[in-house]
Amino acid sequence: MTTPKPALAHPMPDDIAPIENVPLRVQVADRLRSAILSGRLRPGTGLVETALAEQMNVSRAPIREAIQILENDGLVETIAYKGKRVKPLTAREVAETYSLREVFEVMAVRRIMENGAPLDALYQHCDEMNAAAKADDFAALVAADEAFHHALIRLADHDLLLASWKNLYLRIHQIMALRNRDERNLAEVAGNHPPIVQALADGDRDRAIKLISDHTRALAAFDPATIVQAL
Amino acid sequence: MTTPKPALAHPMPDDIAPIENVPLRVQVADRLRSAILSGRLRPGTGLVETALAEQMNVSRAPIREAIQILENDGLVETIAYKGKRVKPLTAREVAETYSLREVFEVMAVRRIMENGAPLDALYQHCDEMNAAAKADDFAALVAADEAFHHALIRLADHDLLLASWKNLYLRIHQIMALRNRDERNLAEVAGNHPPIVQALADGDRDRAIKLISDHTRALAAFDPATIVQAL
DNA sequence: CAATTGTGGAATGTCGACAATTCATAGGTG
DNA sequence: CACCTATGAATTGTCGACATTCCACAATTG
Repeated sequence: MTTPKPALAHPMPDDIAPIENVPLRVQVADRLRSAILSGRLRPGTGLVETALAEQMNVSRAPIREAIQILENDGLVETIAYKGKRVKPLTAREVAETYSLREVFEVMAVRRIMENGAPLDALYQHCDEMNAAAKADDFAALVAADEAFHHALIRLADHDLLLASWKNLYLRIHQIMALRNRDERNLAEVAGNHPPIVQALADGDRDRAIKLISDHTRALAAFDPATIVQAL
Repeated sequence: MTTPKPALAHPMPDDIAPIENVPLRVQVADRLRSAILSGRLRPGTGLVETALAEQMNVSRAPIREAIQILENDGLVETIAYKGKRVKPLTAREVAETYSLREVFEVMAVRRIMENGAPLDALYQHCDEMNAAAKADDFAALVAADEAFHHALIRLADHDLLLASWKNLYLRIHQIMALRNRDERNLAEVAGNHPPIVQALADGDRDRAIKLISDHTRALAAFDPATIVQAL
């Protein structure tokens, strides 16, 4: 049973990946999502099926289904027979998004403390953040920060939590894109994370929870007017 | 400004409600959802578009969109070019659903303690539960229980939490339908709730959190084989 | 002139037909 | 006999056309 599936006489080289067949609706959804998350498509923008179909050279069916996918992501809303638009972002929604994220991350910390997951990935992302801060590379810092939190949630070993967190994080991407470039000190952001890992390593549950809680709350601190103006 | 919109010469009687225009996809989605949540469509059942279209006398377009809606609800999954089916329910998913629900309800309790929401609705639903237990009416008890928890989440005044909880509760409906009829003592279930309200009224945060936490955990206690067998 | 009623455009909603893909199965080939 | 290859049925993916609905604004009516 060393070869569960009998190999071909002349196996394909590994680096020739199979051509993945991506349905049009997914391609369309990806492009639209990326446009929304990057802020190019701002909240309130109307999404007209016929216009998008013509622009992207596909029929309306995949456009409709793509928009429905984005609706599931919570990025688009539909008003029957009237139109679809990028969901407006109110200050309240932004606050709710961050507060729910806080609850998710606290839950992850609790579970990590219970199941004793290895923390290697967290240390690694901390290093990446430090390097980015040193290089004054804002984009790299943001990426490493997301990787850190993503890893934290993954370590909780809870698929439903992970899916919910990912969905929530879509909106956070959007919010960050619409927000004025953060004035925060890069080194400070990077420095916030190692204590969390340390508390986890120490098995100090309450401290870990307090740190992750404070940290996510700090991320939510911003001027709501920035978002409102984006409508 | 007593009449913001000028009234008609002869205003319509109140009991003539506007005719709601429900798109076919929504009707289809509602019917399928209800079938899934009631357990008539069991996990793993294949959903073939052409068959459903013929059966419901509509074209495939609304069927496809309805299925996508259910996918958003997390009740259906799609495998490209292969088919769609009612999402299988693993014991792990059931456990994750309940544990996430616990986190949501604890979050709600925390927020209620902070914003001092009125607890009238909760008292009322407790009464309903007691009445149902006395009448040995299982369905009424389940309905009142859901109403209690729904009210609890609503009092938290957090739209995103409410939406997430509702979505999660869909799966709980499905699980309860697949589960063997509960052997639990009706009076015991009803009796679990008033202490929670009391702790909220007393402003005793930790006790309220512990009670809601224990309560939702108790609801999750069941024989996983019941679900697995349902696949 | 105010309120109601008609009308046209724009958008979504629905349909039936065709294309593309997958899997299973039967048949070929060394 | 083991492995490849072709065929076909079943299913989803995509398309273009038509139907329905809504909104805004003009036309009408008292």
